Amino acid sequence: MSELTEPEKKILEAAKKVFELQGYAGARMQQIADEAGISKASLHYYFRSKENLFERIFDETMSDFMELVSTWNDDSEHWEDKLKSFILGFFNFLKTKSLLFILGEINRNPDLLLSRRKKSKPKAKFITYFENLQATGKMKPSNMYVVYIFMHSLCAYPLLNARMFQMTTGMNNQDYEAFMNKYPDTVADLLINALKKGLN
Amino acid sequence: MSELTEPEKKILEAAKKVFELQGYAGARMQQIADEAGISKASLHYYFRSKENLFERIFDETMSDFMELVSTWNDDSEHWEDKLKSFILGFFNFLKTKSLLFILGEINRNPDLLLSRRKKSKPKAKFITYFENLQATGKMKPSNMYVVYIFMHSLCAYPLLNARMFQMTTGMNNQDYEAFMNKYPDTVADLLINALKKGLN
DNA sequence: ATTTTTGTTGACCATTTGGTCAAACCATTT
DNA sequence: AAATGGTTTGACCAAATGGTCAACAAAAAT
Repeated sequence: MSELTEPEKKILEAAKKVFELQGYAGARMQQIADEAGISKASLHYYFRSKENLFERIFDETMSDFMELVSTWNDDSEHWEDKLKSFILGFFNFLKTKSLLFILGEINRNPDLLLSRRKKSKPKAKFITYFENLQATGKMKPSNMYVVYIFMHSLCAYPLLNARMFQMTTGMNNQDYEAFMNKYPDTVADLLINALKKGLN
Repeated sequence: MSELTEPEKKILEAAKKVFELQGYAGARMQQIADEAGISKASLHYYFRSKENLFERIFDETMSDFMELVSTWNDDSEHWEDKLKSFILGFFNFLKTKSLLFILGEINRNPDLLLSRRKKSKPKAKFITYFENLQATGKMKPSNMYVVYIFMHSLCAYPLLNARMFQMTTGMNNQDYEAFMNKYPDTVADLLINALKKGLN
């Protein structure tokens, strides 16, 4: 499975850290080497170029995102429970990923998405699930694209913008963390209520 | 009021463009000079350093954001109308600003917010307005911090993430634009319904 | 008209940065 | 112990980049 050698793993981990914090332009090969505990020459021995290393990190992060979109839990019976557990999982996933890195690089170079577009572009499973439910009259009709975007936005942006929200709300780190702990539940409740009412 | 000379304006406009697209690390003084139609030496004549120029752009953009938060329209009578028109204005404002730039630089250097913290930190007027309405029993109680974050998230993230949403929903530019035209209304409706029901 | 101030730029500089390479290092094989 | 092949690195390089400066041009002040 993982055909990566120990130094390769260390390098990729270090590169991820540096790229995600500094972006492509701001990242320094020396810094990545330091972080990985090796020399810059060794870094180039394992990964030909900065560009090469960046592609690995970017592609991996994008893959994780794309994979998440096609995740759907079939454990529970009611759509309310399904949606709620999906949102909780989605939010926790986002907490571990650096969205800002992806968004920033795509903004700087939109072509990064073009190469991805070839790959399978499955409609998010949770969209098809709800569309089906609505088609069979088991649920009020809603525009699921709106719901999709709402869910993403509500989960992602508070993580992206945490520092500014902290500042404008006057919360300290601890308060904000406590707040964010119950936040995904609030999001789920909002979306469930909206879906029950029908959203267009 | 505006004590900026013509070349200064041109430079700041050019710098804004370049910084917002490339970020601080990726921006090139030569590119800014080219964009402004002057030599790099002239650029340094007007603005001592890259750092200096960056601060101007960053501070100005931050100010605009902070100013917006304290905007509140007292034209209409009902809170529903007030909120709706605020959301529409907020969304249109965000469309003209580069959030990604701000978020990225704050992420890279959180101290950028510390210098700002000194300045007036007024509680968003729309929060105090609703808190007052709820305190006087004219409205069901809601956690206005949640509403505040929801509103920001729903307005900002679809703009930040437009390209990826386009990809995952399969919309082309035209479709997405049309979709985003009626989007703020949908956001307003959602939040109004949530407030009527009470959100916590 | 002459001086002074302000604006403009090509040429140049010091530093940084991605990348290379030959030499050294080390484990395994012969 | 000698040879082999993969690994590591200090020293080095070419290009890029932020910044300077002397010289020149244009405008303002005298």
